[in-house]
Amino acid sequence: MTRDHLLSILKADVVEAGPALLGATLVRGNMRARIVEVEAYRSDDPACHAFKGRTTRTEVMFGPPGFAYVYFNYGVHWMLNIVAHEPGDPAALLIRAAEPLAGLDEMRMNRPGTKDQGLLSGPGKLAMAFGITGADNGRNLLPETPSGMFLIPPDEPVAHVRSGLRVGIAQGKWHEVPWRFVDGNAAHWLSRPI
DNA sequence: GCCAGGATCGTCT
DNA sequence: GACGATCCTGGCG
Repeated sequence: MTRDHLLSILKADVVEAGPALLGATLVRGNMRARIVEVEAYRSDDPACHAFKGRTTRTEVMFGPPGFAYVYFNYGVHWMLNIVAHEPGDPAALLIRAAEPLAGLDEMRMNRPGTKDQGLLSGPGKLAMAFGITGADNGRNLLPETPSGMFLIPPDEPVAHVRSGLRVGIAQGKWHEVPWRFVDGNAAHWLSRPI
């Protein structure tokens, strides 16, 4: 049921799926966090890794929705994306920030020396706090497995969605499209103001 | 408080 | 061989 709800969100165009995914809960073990910031990427978008076509790296994005696309960035950070659209039509939502709800102790262990406000306030930070690595690439995030990582759909749609320019996108790569979506009532937990 | 710079490596040209 | 869907630190004020 929750699985169907998530699928219906993720099968829509990512530009609509992005706002709809806000408020969903990311779960891993005892850790829970409410997603408050995402960015949309799709195949007609030069900033999307799959824009140039199917490669080993982007393979997961060409698969079914609800799977994790995890990649390594700047030689330093892992990034968690949720695959969207039907198979063969690559798209993904980059999870950029979340509000910690439970399992804070484990998050703090994974990110020592950080104030709680900074635990999940950026895609690299969120991945580190949740222990997400390349080993998680291609995982199905729909089944609620006790030991694994999965998503719970939002109880209700986020009331005040705000949108803005995506972060770190160069000129000529559709940097002007407002495909960064945040919960307008969660300013405290964002990676940066919008 | 702000900003410049470095870390570090997989992926694609 | 260049370049990132980033984060943190240190210098300066």
